[in-house]
Amino acid sequence: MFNKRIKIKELLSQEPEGQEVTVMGWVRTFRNNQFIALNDGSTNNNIQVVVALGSQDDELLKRITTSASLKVTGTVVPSLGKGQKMDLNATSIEILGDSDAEKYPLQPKKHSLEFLREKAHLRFRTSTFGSVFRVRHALAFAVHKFFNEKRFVYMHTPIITVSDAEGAGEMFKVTTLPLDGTAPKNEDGSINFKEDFFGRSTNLTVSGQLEGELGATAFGDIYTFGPTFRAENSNTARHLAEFWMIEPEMAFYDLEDNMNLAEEFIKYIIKYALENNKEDLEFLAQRLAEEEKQLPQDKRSEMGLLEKLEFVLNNGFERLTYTDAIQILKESNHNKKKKFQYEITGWGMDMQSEHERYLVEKHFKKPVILYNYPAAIKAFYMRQNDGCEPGKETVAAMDILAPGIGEIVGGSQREERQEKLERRMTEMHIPLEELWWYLDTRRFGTVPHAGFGLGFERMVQFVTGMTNIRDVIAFPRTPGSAEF
RNA sequence: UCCUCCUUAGCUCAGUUGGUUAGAGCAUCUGACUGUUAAUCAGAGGGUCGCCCGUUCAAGUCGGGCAGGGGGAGCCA
Repeated sequence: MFNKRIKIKELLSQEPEGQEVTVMGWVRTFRNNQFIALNDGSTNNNIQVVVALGSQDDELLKRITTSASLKVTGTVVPSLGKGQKMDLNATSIEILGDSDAEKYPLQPKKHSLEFLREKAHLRFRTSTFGSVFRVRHALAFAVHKFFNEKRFVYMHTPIITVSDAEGAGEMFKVTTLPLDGTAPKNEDGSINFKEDFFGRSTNLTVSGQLEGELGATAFGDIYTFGPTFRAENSNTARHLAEFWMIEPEMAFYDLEDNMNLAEEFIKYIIKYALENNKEDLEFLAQRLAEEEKQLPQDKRSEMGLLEKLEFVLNNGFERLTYTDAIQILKESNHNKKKKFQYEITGWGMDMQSEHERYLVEKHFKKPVILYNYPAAIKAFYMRQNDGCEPGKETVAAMDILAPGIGEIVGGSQREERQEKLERRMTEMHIPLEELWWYLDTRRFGTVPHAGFGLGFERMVQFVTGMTNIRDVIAFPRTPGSAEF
């Protein structure tokens, strides 16, 4: 059998007592013609392979270059050096794959994140990205673990959709029609999508929510976790054209139940990462601290990464209504000194990210859940609150805002009353015929229900402290960029 | 899409009021050393100064356009 190796993470957890092992991995550095730092991706830590003088052919030693892949067999002994607890004294070294040192772009030194973004196919081999993507995995696994323990059904909603009704953003068109102008046309000159693959116009999904609601009204609780596509021309450190979203949808939930679940969920997956990827998070915390040394004092985080995560675990999220939030903003010194770029015009305004940041980072200094937003600025499916003052109608929506990231969750209790839902859809010019299947849930055994969407990459950003979303997804898709 | 900044060696960056042959550290190569921790020491090679146009006797340096990237904003998760 070829693969009879021990993973380095496992090896490092053992005591060095002369046992013989085989490891395989990639060379991080080769020092002094004698010490190989070998990494296999199972942990950020390397195993130090020691090559005894004269034990190996000179020609072979020359081929031990950065990122060459090796199979090493040897005996594990306590290290004579200071930096590590054990050495692997090599008895045999086999080069599985050479790495031309003149051509290999990554060096054993600090690289900028921007540079590594251009080398996204190799950046997993760096300490930073190794840690980021192991944490990403842990968070993804914890998502499934959390919902499975709560007996939610994992539902795969379609990637290709027809509903253009949600208004969640610009969509990518999916078609097999020719793009050279020869596509079949209608009499009015528009493209005849009846001739297209699906016999109608189709897009990549912007949300699985509407389909998720169909599942929730049968299984009770479901969640989705899949790719989501937005064709928006967004060029920021927190937007992607292709990202992963988690959308739980729960029957027999009101807005408060929804907020409770979202908060419990976020804490659960953070806790899982802290318990299972402590080394990676410690490394990332150190990286972040060093990066922040470059920043002026007032731009640095008040807490270190681990401190921040512990703080989030141990404190309740601040919950307040949109109305109260506007009041706080209005009365803030920040506003009185006219320091907001966008004026606080009063109830009904759509908050700008500077306003949200003020609430989260300056006023409360912890995650904040805002709820009961004005109906006019929110989506059609959100439940209309009863007993509102005329002109101040609200819906049972909630957004969770995280320090440094902004909106990480958006959710609501859904409008389960058919008549009210249809009236609102008509007002907002959403075609009822197209969503006949959605409306059927309100026709046949409708129930109070709620759900939310959590941007997975933003969650990974929050936990890893990476400031650019392009550094927490393997191969980012952004306007003008789809390499790899 | 808007505002703003940046683009000089493989990487990170310096380059004066426009002036002769564009520099440094790291990396690479050659050699030395051999218990190193981004090893160290000596030497060598390595440049279309993002691209195009212009101003000028002369442009890495000044002006315009384009491309790519960073930061911020909008849209949002």
